Amino acid sequence: MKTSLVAIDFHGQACADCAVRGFSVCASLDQFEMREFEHLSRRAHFATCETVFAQEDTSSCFYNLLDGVMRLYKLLPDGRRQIVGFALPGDFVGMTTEERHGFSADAIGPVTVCQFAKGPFGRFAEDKPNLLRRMNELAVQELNQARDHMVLLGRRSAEEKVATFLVGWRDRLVELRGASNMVPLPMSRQDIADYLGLTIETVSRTFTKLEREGIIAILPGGVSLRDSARAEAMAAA
Amino acid sequence: MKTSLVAIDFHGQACADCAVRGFSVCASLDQFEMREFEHLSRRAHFATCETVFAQEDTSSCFYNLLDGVMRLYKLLPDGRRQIVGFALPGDFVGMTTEERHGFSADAIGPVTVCQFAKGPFGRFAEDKPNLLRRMNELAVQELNQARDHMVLLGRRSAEEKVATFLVGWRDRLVELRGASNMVPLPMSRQDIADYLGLTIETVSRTFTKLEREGIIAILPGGVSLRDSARAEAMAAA
DNA sequence: TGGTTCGTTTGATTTGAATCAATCGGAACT
DNA sequence: AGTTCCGATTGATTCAAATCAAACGAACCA
Repeated sequence: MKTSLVAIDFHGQACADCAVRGFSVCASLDQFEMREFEHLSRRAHFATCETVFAQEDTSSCFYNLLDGVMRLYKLLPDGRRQIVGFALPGDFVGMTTEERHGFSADAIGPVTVCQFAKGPFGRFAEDKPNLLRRMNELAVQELNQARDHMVLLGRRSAEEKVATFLVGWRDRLVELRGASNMVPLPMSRQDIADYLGLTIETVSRTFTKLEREGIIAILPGGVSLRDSARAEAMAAA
Repeated sequence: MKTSLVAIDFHGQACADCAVRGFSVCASLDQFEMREFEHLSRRAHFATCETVFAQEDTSSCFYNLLDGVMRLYKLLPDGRRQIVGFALPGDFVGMTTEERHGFSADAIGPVTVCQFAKGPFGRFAEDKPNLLRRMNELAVQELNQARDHMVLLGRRSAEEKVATFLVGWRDRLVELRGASNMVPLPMSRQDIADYLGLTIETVSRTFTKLEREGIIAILPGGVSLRDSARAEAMAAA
């Protein structure tokens, strides 16, 4: 078993034990395909605030987030920033046919990813309809999220934006870790502002307002959704 | 040849002659696959302002736009509208794995589409890596556009929004019909406003301002980009 | 213990775009 | 030619969020 262990160590992984195996792209692979797939991937770690890839980088790799949270964002030449999404474990990030990524990704807190070189991954996926269909499904899901976010950015008030964000973020965490109205917020107020198309001051004021109204309680490192029905109503309306 | 002609008439199409054959999803199909594909599709026509599908409709069909322009939009319960995109010939619209479309599409002016029932299309595509890869490519492209639009909605001023829209729309038309600084705008001011996250008044004022500054000339049914360099600078900055 | 830092909150003021309110102007009718 | 529409434009005013400006408070360190 020594060789096998060495191989596993070298690639730094064992798909069978992987935390996201059941619901990420790789869920579409059978055990034989997965064997081959294992050899294409490499685990990598990133420290808090480290950049995984930048907007202008040649897109040489895809990333499957295994642990931690990433912010995905675009910068305008003058420094204005729009966060286009937060990635959570299981999210497949950086999939593109373009030459360059077009957006940057960095770690919010320590992050573990499963990394694939674009070329070998492409060749592997080429003739695997299962995998291609799964990738499609994920792309379409992201596209739907993106469209929802456009509505938020273009047509909602600050209060609605913040409520929608909190409810949506909670729902994603619930899916991942099980039901709870405790909502950890690993990202900064500035991140939230840049995600919602607001300023940090407006986000802060809106948090305070929601707390005064008894909808949330602001806690160190997050919030608690005290009246999730009211928050959900704000998010829907 | 009579039978063949009848078949073609019944399905209302002949892929080989299709205007979008070269660059739409179907570009990935060889001539044999295309034969089979032909039998899955039906042409359909929609009059000005007719709805092709609505947000809450069960997504039973995909649509390949052959001619005309469509607006794709989401409505909030209170009637606020966000246009998430305009579709032009060659665009593949309504692709989703979800039960419902999630957005509405209607015709701006007369529209011709090539329509596929979800089930048969899915079965056809299932084991066709070429087609699946092409669908992926298109989904990823749309996702990139969606992210760009998020930046616009979240972080740009009214003037930048309008300039970006005009330059982007011109570029899409150039790709389709060849270079020209005449920019036909088949959509209403309200449509443009709902696309850019503005009001109709702000769009109108911004058009007037850009005209005063000599960047555009407002013409019936569109604008002319008089100083496209300056417009592009506004769009980039 | 006191000082520095940095993210966050709070307060005062400004402002860009929204809202409210006419008016304009071309197309389609009598 | 006159009337009705309806989308687009223009003007006056308001307002939500941005900007400018402190102050707070927890973490870290000297």
